[in-house]
Amino acid sequence: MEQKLKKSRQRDAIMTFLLSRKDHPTADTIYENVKKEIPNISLGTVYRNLAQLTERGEILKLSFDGTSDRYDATTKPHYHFRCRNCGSVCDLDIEDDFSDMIEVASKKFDGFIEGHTTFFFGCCSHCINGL
Amino acid sequence: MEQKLKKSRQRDAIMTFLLSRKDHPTADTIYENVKKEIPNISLGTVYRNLAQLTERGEILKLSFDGTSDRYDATTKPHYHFRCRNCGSVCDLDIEDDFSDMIEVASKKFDGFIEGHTTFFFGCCSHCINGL
DNA sequence: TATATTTTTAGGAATGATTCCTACTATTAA
DNA sequence: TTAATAGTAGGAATCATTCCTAAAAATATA
Repeated sequence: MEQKLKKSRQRDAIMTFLLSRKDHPTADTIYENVKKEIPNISLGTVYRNLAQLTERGEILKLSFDGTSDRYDATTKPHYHFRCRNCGSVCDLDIEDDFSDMIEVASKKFDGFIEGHTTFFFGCCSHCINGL
Repeated sequence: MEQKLKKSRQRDAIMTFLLSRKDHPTADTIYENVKKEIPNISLGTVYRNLAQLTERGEILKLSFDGTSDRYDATTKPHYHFRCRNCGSVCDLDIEDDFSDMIEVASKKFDGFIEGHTTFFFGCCSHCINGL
């Protein structure tokens, strides 16, 4: 089912760029940056490769309400925070994996709960200081 | 700041329809159904009214990754489940409000965390039985 | 009640993110 | 060293949603 990928300069550049950033850029930001190295790369190529990498579990796709999806090269499960003021996204350093939520949620539910998606929101320190 | 709304047949019909459903329909589903009563209502009107009602806290807007937003006439805080197989969404009967997550998340974070968005996913009982 | 003011509407155009299409190119296999 | 396959650029298409505008409805006012 899962066939091996042919190597591609485009995919490598996307992955390298993503690994260099901690702010979980959008497809468009990735596109704009990778373009510096591969000027005629297309946005479709960026999306296709991000989808491929996501499917293989090599990166994570983060969906926040309304806004563009963001991509994260750190695949170890962790939680995210999004600033309501500036829209920035960052990782949270949380030990707890909140896995008991699933048990609690499953109690009075007759389907099967696999997992949950959680993200935190508020105001980042940068915005608190700047305003 | 918050001025009173003029009454409108369209908004009333949208609210009435939403109150009649427990499956948190999308704007398009609402549109298709309200059209039975008001044949020339426009989709823009549905969106505008849903946005207005959401802003006033009379309904909730639910955003799941990728898919269309859904609307919920039950404003009391509660959690949602989305079936990965059929895409259906339903309420979960959970006592716990998981408010301690915010404290845990705030510990090593230097911004201000207001809240979190959480939804559960898995396979609904209907799909488990049907497959 | 008649009229002025303000909101709301229908209908459709515009937007933004993302996906899809196609002929061409790079990579791997034989 | 050519055949087979996957990947690409570029742009069109899609989908959800928002925006625009002149006309209609609801409320306020005379």
